[in-house]
Amino acid sequence: MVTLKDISRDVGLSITQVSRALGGHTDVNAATRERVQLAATRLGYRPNAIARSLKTGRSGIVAMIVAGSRDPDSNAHLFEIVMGLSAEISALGLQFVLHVGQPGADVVKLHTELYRSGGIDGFVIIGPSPADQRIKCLTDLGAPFIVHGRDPEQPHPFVDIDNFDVGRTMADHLLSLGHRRIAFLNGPLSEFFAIQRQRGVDAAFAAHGLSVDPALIRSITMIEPQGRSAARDLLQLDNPPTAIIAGNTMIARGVYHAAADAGVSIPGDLSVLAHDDGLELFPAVGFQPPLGGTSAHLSAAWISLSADLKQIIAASKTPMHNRILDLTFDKGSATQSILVDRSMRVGP
Amino acid sequence: MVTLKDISRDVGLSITQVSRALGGHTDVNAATRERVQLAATRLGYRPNAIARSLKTGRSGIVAMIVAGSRDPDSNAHLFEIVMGLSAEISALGLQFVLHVGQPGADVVKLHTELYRSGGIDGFVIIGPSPADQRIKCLTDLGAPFIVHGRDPEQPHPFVDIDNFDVGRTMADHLLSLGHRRIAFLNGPLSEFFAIQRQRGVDAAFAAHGLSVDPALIRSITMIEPQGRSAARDLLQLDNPPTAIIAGNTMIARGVYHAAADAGVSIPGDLSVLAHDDGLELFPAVGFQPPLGGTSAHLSAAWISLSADLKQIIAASKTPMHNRILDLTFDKGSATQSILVDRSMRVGP
DNA sequence: CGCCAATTCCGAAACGTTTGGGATCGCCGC
DNA sequence: GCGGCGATCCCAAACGTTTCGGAATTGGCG
Repeated sequence: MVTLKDISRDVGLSITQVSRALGGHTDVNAATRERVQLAATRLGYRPNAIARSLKTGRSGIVAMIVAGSRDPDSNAHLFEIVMGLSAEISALGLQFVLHVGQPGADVVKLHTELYRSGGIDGFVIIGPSPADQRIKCLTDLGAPFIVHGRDPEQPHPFVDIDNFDVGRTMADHLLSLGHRRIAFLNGPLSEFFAIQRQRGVDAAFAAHGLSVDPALIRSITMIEPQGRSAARDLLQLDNPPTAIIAGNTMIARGVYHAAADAGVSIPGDLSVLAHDDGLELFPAVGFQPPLGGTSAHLSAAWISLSADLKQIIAASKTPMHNRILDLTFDKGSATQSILVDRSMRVGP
Repeated sequence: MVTLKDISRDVGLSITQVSRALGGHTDVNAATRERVQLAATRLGYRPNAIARSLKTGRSGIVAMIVAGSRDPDSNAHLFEIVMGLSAEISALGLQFVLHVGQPGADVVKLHTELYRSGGIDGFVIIGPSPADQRIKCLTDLGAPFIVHGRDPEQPHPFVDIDNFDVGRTMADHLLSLGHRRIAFLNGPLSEFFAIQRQRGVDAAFAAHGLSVDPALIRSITMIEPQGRSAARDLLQLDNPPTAIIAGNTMIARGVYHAAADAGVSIPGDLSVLAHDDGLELFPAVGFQPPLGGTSAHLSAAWISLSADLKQIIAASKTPMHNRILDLTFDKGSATQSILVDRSMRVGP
């Protein structure tokens, strides 16, 4: 291993001066700096990350801890998250450690021990839920962290979208088209984002002087098979929905399949909207008719998340740095006014 | 942060002795050790990983570097790998850093720089291909590493299955049933495992005095949609195959769908075998009729891989520690003798 | 009483880096 | 001639741990 000492010997300077030369300090002669840099590249010097960490107290490592699970479905989104996040964090010159706990491991304890053993500058937390203690734990520890999503009940740094608006916007659009029996294939209500979306849907109904039919609300794992079977159930009801809001595009894909299976035409018999996370690994392509709904790309979240976390780490005191990303709405071609729908069927 | 110094002050011993007490050395009084341990837990001491790393030269961190890619398909297996590997490595008390490079980044350079900057004890390499330089690079660096799969052209530590045998076994079984037009939906030939499987298939044909029809060999990304479209193509040939070997169960799923789409019955009109990686996130369930073929669980690979890597790191000189995991074969219920097939169709 | 060995302890150095507080030198202005 | 200043350099301490070599205390034994 090539160290500062090797360089200092080579160029005949003190270790101090070599360190300053490479570190870009001012009190070093331009010619000297040149000489040092040349020697450094010639010898193939790479600063020792560990020694630097010990001295500076920063390791440049951020961690994400996920609870191991024997249930494959619960990992549905994780790949997208892990890959996107890791890429952004790597791009910022930080290291990303992924810690997959044993099933049933105490996640709070893992965070605590990992932080207390030094070596981790900060954490990323995803999918906060009312029950979990991770945010409180890290706040108490004084550890830098950032949350994807948010816990509305306590202040903390986060990057999120307006999930209330997601539910409200899509429900409102369908209500305005005259739909009344609107189903909502929501994500797991154990997480805040799904709770907020449900509230948004409720609010849209309330604004129209209506209320949702609980029989049309489902909380499911957000993958295609689950969406398919939930949609099949809904379409077999005595009084089936005329519209379905899907929590994401994978669920929507299941809805399209279920509709095809049941001989239900979209948008003729059934209007569909979905929230689109802009997944790169499961792209929302091939929907016929083209799917509409709210949209916010997760990739944008990873970029913000990484940059903000880096900033939070740099600032010793945690700023309540949070960010709500833009949401767009496109009505797509998979919805139809329920009045137009009927008149057209009656017509020519 | 609680350090050894804090404990030493608390119990009135030297830092040395505290370190020895906690480290389980012999030259410390049993009563003293007790006192020290109590103080350590009372104060909430956690050894500083960075200081320890600096002194011992080991960080307990292993890394996997994957080339970023804009092509979602190329990441098909990665999730399974990342989650499985990370879980096993975490379970061994090591940290797993996942570095997702920018698309087009120089992967060899990333390995080199990461290793040279200290802080990484070893690497995991997956999917070796004839072109890539990673193994040579790490060997030259003297960095501990282990490969999932192998490069038959150079010695290195690895964990692998006998992919030649995968191809040979399945082809042989179908040939023995009388099949002659056997298609092979292989993985990407850029990787060694697929090359070996192809050689195995070729060998089985040769052993029967036959040779494969190149028109029935496809090299595809190993996911369902690709399998489905490849199978559709094959079934539309003037002289379609009577059997298909799928590189994994996701491809097989595509084959089942394509067969259903084409009105081809399994195993009546088409025999199917597949290699089963025992994926936990995409389990091979719901095949009707039950799918057969060779099988080797990836989860076993992660366990071996992690344990072996840990051992390689502990031993300063890299042992050529390699391991070939067991392969099982089950004929399943998706194959049929081609003679029986015809006689039954002609019969009652 | 003196010697040896076992037991238990500690000082100090080391890992490679960063950085605060000087040191040295030449030069200017008074 | 001298204080001061800017430019350039270096010593030494520090981060928290491990570990080598030795020191102090005790007990046994000749």
